[in-house]
Formats: sequence, structure tokens, C-alpha cells
Amino acid sequence: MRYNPRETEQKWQELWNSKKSFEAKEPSAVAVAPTAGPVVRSTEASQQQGAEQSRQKKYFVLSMFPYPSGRIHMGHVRNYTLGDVVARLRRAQGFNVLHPMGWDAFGLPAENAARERGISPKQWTYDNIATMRGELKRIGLSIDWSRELATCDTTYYKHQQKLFLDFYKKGLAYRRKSFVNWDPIDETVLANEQVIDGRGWRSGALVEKRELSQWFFKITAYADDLLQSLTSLDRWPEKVRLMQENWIGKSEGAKINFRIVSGAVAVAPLGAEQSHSINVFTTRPDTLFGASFIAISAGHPMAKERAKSNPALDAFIIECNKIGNTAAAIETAEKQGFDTGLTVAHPFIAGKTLPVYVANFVLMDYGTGAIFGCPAHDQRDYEFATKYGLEIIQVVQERNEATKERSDDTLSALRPCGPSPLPYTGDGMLINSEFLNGLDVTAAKKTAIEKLKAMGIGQGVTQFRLRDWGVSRQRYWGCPIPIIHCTACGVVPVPESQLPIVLPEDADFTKGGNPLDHHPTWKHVNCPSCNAPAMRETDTCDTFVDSSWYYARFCSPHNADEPVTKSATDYWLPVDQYVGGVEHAILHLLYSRFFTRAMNETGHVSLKEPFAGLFTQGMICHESYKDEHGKWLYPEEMQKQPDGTAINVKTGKPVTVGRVEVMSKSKKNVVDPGRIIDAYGADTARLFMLSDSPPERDLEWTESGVDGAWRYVQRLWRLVDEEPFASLLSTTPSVHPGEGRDPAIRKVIHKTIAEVTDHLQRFAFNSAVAAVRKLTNTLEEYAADKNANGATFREGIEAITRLISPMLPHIASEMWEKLGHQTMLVDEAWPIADPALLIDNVVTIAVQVNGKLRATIELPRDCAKDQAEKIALSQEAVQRALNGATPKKVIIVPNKIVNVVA
RNA sequence: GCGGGCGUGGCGGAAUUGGUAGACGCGCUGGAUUUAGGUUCCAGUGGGGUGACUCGUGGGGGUUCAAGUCCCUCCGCCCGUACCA
Repeated sequence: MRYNPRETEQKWQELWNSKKSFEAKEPSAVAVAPTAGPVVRSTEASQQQGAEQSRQKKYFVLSMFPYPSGRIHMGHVRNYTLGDVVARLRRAQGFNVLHPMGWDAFGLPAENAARERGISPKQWTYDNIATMRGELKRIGLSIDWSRELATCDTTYYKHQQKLFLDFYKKGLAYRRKSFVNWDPIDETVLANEQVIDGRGWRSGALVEKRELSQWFFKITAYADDLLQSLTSLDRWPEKVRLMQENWIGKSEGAKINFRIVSGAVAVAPLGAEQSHSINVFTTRPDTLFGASFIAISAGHPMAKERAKSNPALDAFIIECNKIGNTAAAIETAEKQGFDTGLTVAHPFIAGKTLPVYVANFVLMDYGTGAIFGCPAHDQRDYEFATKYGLEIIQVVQERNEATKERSDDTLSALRPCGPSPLPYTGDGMLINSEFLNGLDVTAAKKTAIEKLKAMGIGQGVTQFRLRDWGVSRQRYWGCPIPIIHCTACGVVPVPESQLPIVLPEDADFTKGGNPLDHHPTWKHVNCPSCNAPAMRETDTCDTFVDSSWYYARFCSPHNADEPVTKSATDYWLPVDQYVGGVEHAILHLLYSRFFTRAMNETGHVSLKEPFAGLFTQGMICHESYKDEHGKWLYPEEMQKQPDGTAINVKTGKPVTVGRVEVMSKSKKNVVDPGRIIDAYGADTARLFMLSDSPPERDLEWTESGVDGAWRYVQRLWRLVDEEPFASLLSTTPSVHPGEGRDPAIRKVIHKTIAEVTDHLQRFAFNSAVAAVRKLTNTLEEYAADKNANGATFREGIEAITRLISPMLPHIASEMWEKLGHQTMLVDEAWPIADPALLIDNVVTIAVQVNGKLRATIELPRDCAKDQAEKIALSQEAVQRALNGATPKKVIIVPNKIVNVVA
């Protein structure tokens, strides 16, 4: 009978659910029973494994929780399938597995829905969650649904507010002024993605930068630790660690005060000292003699001060503010500067002055918001100097052979090598630099800093690129920040007894701005300390805050009194395997690492690194289609013709088949997971996700690939249901394992068990699938043989059934039942290969002549080198290739290769 | 701009440490069986050459007995860039 995925998948999902198969055991349950074996054990292999276990080990598998956008997409299916394979494998290997699911439920789209369609963010969100939960369940994931949480539940964000207060008390949360994108028409703050070409996405108004008081988390307090600890994350992808390292961006440099010598404003609101000098950060103090200008950010206090009396400068600053808030926009914009008329004294060259510019490429958030420009040795400074006709003085020259060892200052006059093309940013020797002449860059940096220090105008500093984390959002649908502002008492934390601060449900979304701010009553409260009328903080938390600690909450999701339960986090954390997209490589993962440290410092958890293992998956791509008018079409709106072209299903007109691109709603190149599961079943969808493309790489969704997966699922079923397989399986196996069985086939079976286990543990799921398919091919061939042994065949089929079970859990369970077992496959132990069957006595060796393959020979394992050489040289093809020449050298790598060098 | 990644047949990809390039699958070609439901089975399949051979892992250069793998350089695509999540 043909396999019916719809009925079978539902049957097993209901069974797992009713037996609570995937509920994690509480740490107390595991700790109390010293011999607690990993559930039912019925196989020979598990006996060795289970018996000596004194305490069941835990394994925490976490896939990044989804934003409840409305429907699940293929990216979710991939993410959760990958996590599920790990969870099911570890469960079978005897671990107490925690594999939970939740919802990253606060955020902008809910608020947009409210504005566009008048639905309340809460209702919209919970409706979406209900839909998506149903869709997720159909994938057949081994999730412990009893731990489900949503970050917009008051039972979740209540604890987040408590954490905020604890951070505040430790000085890890603070308030300062910072810039936002301001839409003057909608009177609202815009996210970077809502600013398109400098204009608000909805209003089209030119976006301004506006300074607001905002809340920050002091992530920079842990900059060094976050950097140093990266080395301990040995189960993270190297690329993610590198990206984080560069993001934190530790650099050694100097801060230098440049004294203003002319053009200084007489009265300054900043204090006399500041208005008489400009403090600059540089990583290249060695190039000070090449300095030709100072550039300050448009947001620098000095720039603002000068703008008051200079309308042209004011206009320039307004122009700079239009570029936008993103680093990419600022750094790709054409370099522009405005001469402030100020000049500063060169610290080392008496009488020399440098002009001060306001420049659009200097970032206020990094360093001191001011730089000195050395055009000869910096690309940006070079462009700037060329544009504004500023001096370009070379002070570093690449060393050549003649000057390598010398370091006296007569060398600078010698011009020992030809001029390097400027700007030159490499290492070399200092020239044109008085007391630095002849030194290398590193030594010159040190000497320059010493001199600056002695002069009292500078010092060496360590600078991080990492900035404090701005968590304030002027929005409704987020976790309210539990702070009260009182005119008399200032910033007052909400007393813990008053938590949670709950969002009002009657917010008005018809007006612009922050609904919490213009709500008639919500923000008006009495000061907890003096009882006078006061105001609530109306900013809510960045949603990255919500997702920074959800992993810890999963350990005890129902604790009503505290954010986490210590005994639970001590047992379950860290997360053993975290799975999610690379797009989170920096922000989410860095914020979580910070949050864990902050929770550690405030006594909530006892660890610092939340994720011991990390796997970053690739994205899902699909062909894109356009009709004759250039409008995007959904894949189901077109049909491929036999000649390779495509037509519109409705109009019959030709369709342009575009490139394979990341699935996105805007390009309509999406495939709905629900439709695929309806048509083929979850196992087929899962198999397609896992075969072919390695999980870390982008995956191209193709209809033919799905068909291939579908055919394999059907083929697996025939293996237990049809002839000649069914008859072979019905023969009674011997009680003694191995007796009368076919050793050659058993070898293949056990090698496959070892191989698949290894592939799965290394996330090489595509290779694991390939190995199982190969075993399937072998067993089908074997079954066609009239002398095939039934017990051998059964051993092979049972191996396949277990090996595919993490990937195709439904059909594997059904096959297991069909094979006559009373147990549930999900409670069975993972197969273990017999080591004796993994060793080959004969090996195939390649024979090369001058690196080119000429023959292959079969030799006994570990055979003597001279014997290998003799047999290799006796090969006819080898002699032909040698063409009478005598071998000069023979390289032999045992059991692998013989290379004859002629 | 900066940081990170990827590039192998017609296609997705395989190849623990440098050691037989193309496993496994898709597609295609030829044949068989059955055709009421996305069939199934057999054979073939990197390019060139009748063949011995030869050329082949984005382009160019290098190290090595041996390079998909290591080094330099160029090109293309993708991700992140701090208020999308």
C-alpha cells in the first residue's frame, strides 16, 4: 500500500503529544534518581551505554525563536528542522534534552498593522502566534510546548523590568542624549530601515537628526571581556567570532589636545578649557608631522558653537545630518568639509597651525568625534586633502634592503627608496619627522606618545569601536521601561512591588508620535519617593532586549517570582547548541553575551557565556519571475514549458525567469511551507531541507528537488512494505547477532552507522542523507540477490530506520512499527557501530607518476613500503608513463598513495 | 566605505590533516514494464579524442613529489554595518 503522509504524520504527532514524549525532565527528577537511564532501552547497543550512567546528562538545543509575522516561511522550516535533528539525535543518544519554542513578539510590524488596519498590536500578535503555532506543529518538531513563552506576555516582561532595575542599580543602565531619525511630518522617530534616501517611508518628509534623552546599557563596560572570551567559544563558527572581534574593534592609540590659536569664540557654554582646545583620537600618533588639518564631526559641540555665529556652517551641518544615521551611508557619501576658520597649533612644530574643518565622514560616536588628518597615510584624509587643496606631507616610507637595519636620522635626507604611492598605509620608516626620523611605525607611535605626555597635551589610550547599546524606543509595542521622572526627585525606579508596568490596551494609533506619550492617563503617576505628581518613562525597550535572555527563561518559564530559577539555569545552561541565521552574527549574539554578563553581575545567573555551541544556517533562495509588464509573479502563477521557457498560468503570456534570489515577499519568490506540507507531508519538506545543500550555505528551493525527496520517502516505505523486501524481512532472525549473516553487507551497514553519526554531529546533514541513500542502494541491490540473507537485510533496514529518524521522524516511526516493534522509535537508543566491522584488510591505493594518476592497486592494510613500491612500479600503465626513465624518488603515504617521481 | 563569507559538471553539492576531483541527488539520453492519481526498473551521463591519452574546481600568478584544499592578486555574488527582527 502506498505511504500516506497525511494520516501517518498526524497519527505520530498525536501519539508523541499524548505521551509527552518531548517534555524535558526537571533537573530535580534527574538528580534524585542516580540510575535514571535515558528512558526505555531495548537494544543491544544501549545496554553498554545506559547502565553505567549515574546521572543523565542534559542537552539544551535552541533554535532562534521567530517573530510572529503572520505565517511561517521556509527559513523557519529550515531553522527548526536543523534544531530538531540535533534534538532528536541527542535524545536518542540518552541526553535529557531541552528543546523549547517561543515568540519574539514585540516590535514594529504590530504597530504598523495597528496604524494601517486598526487592529490592536496585542490582538494582531496573539492571532499570528496562534496561526504560526499550528503551522510549526505540523512540521513534527520534538518541542517541549509546555515551556512556550511570548516576550509580550506580562509574565515575561515583568521580569525584564526587574532585570532593567537591577542593571540600573549597578550602573549598567543609564541615560544620556543621543540622536534619532526624526520624521517632522509624522512627528515620529523612524527606524533606519524606514528612512529611504533620506526621507521618511510613509510621509516622504526629509528626515532630520534630533537629539533625545535615551536609555543605554553599558555594554562597553565589558568590551575587553567580550573580546577576550571569544577565544573560549570554540564551538562557534570562526567567521562569527572574527566579525564580533572586528565589531568590538579594540585599538591602541592616543588622545591629543590641539590648542586653538585663532578664531576661538570668546564666550563658550562648554567651559573655558574645552573651548580653547580640540581633543582628538588617533591610532596613528606616529604620523603627527604629516598632519595638515583637523576634522570634527557635524555633531561635535565645537561645530554647534561655531554654527551659532556662522549661518553657512549651520547650513552645512544640516546637510550633513541629512545623510542618515547608518555607517554605510555616512562612509559612502562624498567627502565634504567646511572650513570653520579656526586654527590650532601643531603640537611639535613651533609656529605651524592647522585649519579646523567640520567633515561629514567623522563620526561623533567614535573616539572623541574629532580627528587630525594625515593625507599621505590615510585614504579618506587623502581624498579630503586633494579636494580642498591641503598639504600632503609624506612621513612614512617603505623600507628597502639598504635601509632595513639603519635608524639614524640622516636617512631621511637620503631618500633611500623611490616614493611609495600615496596614501601609503603600510609599515615603514619615519621621515620628515624630526625626532621620529628613522624609527619604525610601532616605535614612532610609542615615542610620539611619550613626548605628548611629557608636554602634558596627550596620552596613550585604548579605544573600542563598540558603543553603548541604546535601548530606548519611542514606541508602544515594547516592554515599558520601569522608571518614573519626578521634578523634585529626578529619575526614580519603579518599586519592584509595582511590577509589571503593563501597557495600556486603549492606545490611540491614529495620531503620530508615541502612543504611550500621548495616552491621556497612562504616564501620569505619583512619585514613589515623594508622592508628588510625576511622569512615567514612555520609552519602551528595544526588542533585542527581549531576545537577550529568553534562552535563560526557558529553563523555568513558569517562575512567577523571579526572572530565572537558579537551580534550573545551573543545570540547563549554557545552551549546548544554538541554531539561527548568520544575520544575527553580531548584534543579537553580542547583546545576549552582554546580557548574560549583566545578569551574572546582578546575581541572576552564574555563567558568562550563554551559547556554548552556535550554528549559523544559510538562507533560502528561489528563482524569481516577472510578467510581460515587469511585475513580480508568485511561483504558482507560472508554469515551465518543456523547452525551458515559462508562461503565465492565467494569461498564457511568456514569463521572464529571473535569477535565484533570497526568498522575499517583495519579489514574490516565496513558497508557502503549508502548501508543501499539504501536498507532500512534513517528512518530504524536512528531507529536502536537509539533503543537497549544506546547512550553513544558502539553499535553492526547487520543485524537482522536492519531487526527489518525495520519491525517496516512498522508496523507504516500499523497503518495508513491498516484494522482495517484505518476504526477506519476514524470515526469523537468529538469536545470536551476526550468526549466518553476510559479513560484507554488515560491514557496509556498520560503516554507514559510524559515518552518519559523525556527519550528524558535525552538522553535515546533507552528507548524512547521502550516506543513508547509499546504504539504501546497497540493500536494494542485495535484496535482488536470490541468496540474500533475511537477518542481514533486516539489520540493514533497521539501521536505516533509526539513522533517518531524526530527519524523517514520521515515516521512520511508521517503518519501525511495520517492522514489528512494540516500542516507539522516539524512545529507542541511537545505533552504535561494531568497531570490528569498520576496519578494512585490503586498501585501494592510487599510483601516480609525477603527480598524475596512472593506476590503482589493491594492497593489504599497512603493507611494507618496499612491497608497495615494487607492486606500483610493476604496473603496466606506470611503466608506460615512465617511458624507460628511472624513477628519481618514490613517495609512499601508507594506505593512500604511491607517487613515482621521474 | 568598512568587516565577514561564498565561487567545483547542465543544476544542488561530495572530497577529516595537501594525497584517486565529481560521492549522493536533480536533470537529461536510450531501453523495459505499467499506464486512474507527482510511477517503477535497467543502462549511460564533466569537456575533447576511435584510442593511448589530454584538459578541467571563478580569472591570473606562486609554493610542493602532489593543490578544490596553502600563499599573493584580480573578478563576481551574498550577509552585517548599531532603530527590521
